[in-house]
Amino acid sequence: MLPSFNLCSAIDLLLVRHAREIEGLGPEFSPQTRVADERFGDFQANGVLPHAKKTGHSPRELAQKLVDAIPPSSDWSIELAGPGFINFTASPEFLLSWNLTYGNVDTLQEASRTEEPLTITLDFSSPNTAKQMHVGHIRSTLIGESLSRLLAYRGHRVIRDNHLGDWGTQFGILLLAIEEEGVDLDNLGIDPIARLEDLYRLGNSMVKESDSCLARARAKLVDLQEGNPESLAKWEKIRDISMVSFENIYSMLGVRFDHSLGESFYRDKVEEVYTSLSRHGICQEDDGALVVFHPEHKRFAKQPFIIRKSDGASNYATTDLATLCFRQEEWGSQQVIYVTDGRQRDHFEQLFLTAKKWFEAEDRPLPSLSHVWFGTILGEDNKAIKTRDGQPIKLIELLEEAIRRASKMVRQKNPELGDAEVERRARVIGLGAIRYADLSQDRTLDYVFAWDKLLAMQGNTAPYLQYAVARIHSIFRKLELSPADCMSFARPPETQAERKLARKLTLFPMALDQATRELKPHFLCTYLYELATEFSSFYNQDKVMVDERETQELRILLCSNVLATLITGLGLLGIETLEEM
RNA sequence: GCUCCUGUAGUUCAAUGGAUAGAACAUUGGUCUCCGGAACCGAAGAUCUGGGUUCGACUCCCAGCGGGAGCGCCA
Repeated sequence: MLPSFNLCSAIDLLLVRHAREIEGLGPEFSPQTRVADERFGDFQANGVLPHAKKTGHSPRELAQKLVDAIPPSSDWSIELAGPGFINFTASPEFLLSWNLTYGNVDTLQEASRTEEPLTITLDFSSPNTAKQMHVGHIRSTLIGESLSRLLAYRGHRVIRDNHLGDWGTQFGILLLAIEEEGVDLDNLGIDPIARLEDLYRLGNSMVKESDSCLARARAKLVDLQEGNPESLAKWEKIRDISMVSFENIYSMLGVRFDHSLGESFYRDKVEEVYTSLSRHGICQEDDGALVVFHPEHKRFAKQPFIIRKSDGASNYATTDLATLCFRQEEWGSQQVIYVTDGRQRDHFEQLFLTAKKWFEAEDRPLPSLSHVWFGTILGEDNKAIKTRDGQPIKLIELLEEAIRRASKMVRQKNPELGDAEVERRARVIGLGAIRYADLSQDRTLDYVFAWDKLLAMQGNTAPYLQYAVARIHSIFRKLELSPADCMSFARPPETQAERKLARKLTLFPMALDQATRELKPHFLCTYLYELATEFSSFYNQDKVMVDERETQELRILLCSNVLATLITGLGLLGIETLEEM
């Protein structure tokens, strides 16, 4: 029989099955199997302790009964420890068998597929047109891309939608500045997007200084939203210019979207939101605006969700409702995931509450809604890096600096390399470093922007993982073998390094599960780093190229599996690898 | 004022209520007859404070202190 892919779930099932017949455990028992500290075994089940407490049994006795009920197997040794932990240690033969079964990129993916694929829309990146992307946009883009890859890898139908901010107040401000300066949008100079941003900044300061300018900017927005052809033509040009600069960054980062339906796409769908919500009595007029209150909520009973401003214009609450409706109706989305800054948590909570009532009233299936929020990138002053004042770091500059630094290192270590190859490797290494730096920490934490942190290339970084990959490739080159070659003579792991590495490889499914379940890529990062560390230790302790065939085949198998796992895992983070670096 | 997030080595980060809190950087001592030193092995160093719940708390609850965010027409 083939070993199970996810050993944690397999042990859990085994325990549940045998607990049924045991008095004091029964069908309610939850084993709580998890990866164990290596000192105690490979997996541990803690569930007996709390369960025994509830049913008034002795935890150790109960755990002993459970252990006794499990028929002995050559796969695991099972022992009771401490107050009632059950520890499982895999046999070397079992570790070998698992590694022979789930080694390459294809078997890993096949085994990782969910049995219940969903249609999931991911809403991420979502920059505002007319502004350049700055470091503040990096998180949504990278986290969203990684989650898209993760969910698609598990077999879900993923729809990536870049919900551009292309219809908001900033256009009123921008159009005002364009008019005031008499700017020709067809002749913006060599860096059109930067020019637009300057204009925006100018408009912004005008609006701040004078109420009449503010009124004019608002009028311009209403004008645009009502479809004035002249305004629309300008708006389209601005949008096109912006898209070119966005695409440049996306292609660098290997980010792609299935759709880029910005807020403007929903401009003729907002009317229906007003009428429908009004018809169902979900919204009400208040101070001239159309708002939604949630009386059952301690805060949103008084804090309104404004869906139409008093000047008649829509806002992002309106478009978000219309967008959700569209995603459900047109794309059949069963889940929608929004990847945005944590400061928007109130907005999304209100959006979800409103959507629930609205969809119920319309008798329409409500997709499950998740707000995947992340912490703010802070400046030196511990305040959010902002576009409006000061000098935010442009995203393109950050990416180019990363490549520049990587390029220096590559050249230093490989003086004989041509420029094109240096550049190719530098992109993989530099951009990988940035990605890993961002994705490897819990997304909900804020962090202070620091070049050296985002661009670190030693220690727990992408280049360290890429280095492990390159070393393995190097071994295969020397052996004149392919990682895909069958290693049927491999013996079971014996040395400590072999065993630890073989074990670590079996933990990939759990890391994947956790990252997908919590929509947090850093769990995958942690696992991959630990795997690479185990590999490096192994590499230093046990030589792969040895005379004894069985030993060499095992070690080649381990190398091959580490390679497949690292390439797969890094790929899910959006990080590429190299055969030589 | 109300609500939410947050506080772990010098620094940056980990740790689904489980056993002796893991790493990286920096500091420091080793490893080069080595399949790539962007490496490996070792040392030192931490849970804001005070209560509580629990067999067991970085984790849950309460209070305090510190940091940050959101709270009516920005997104």
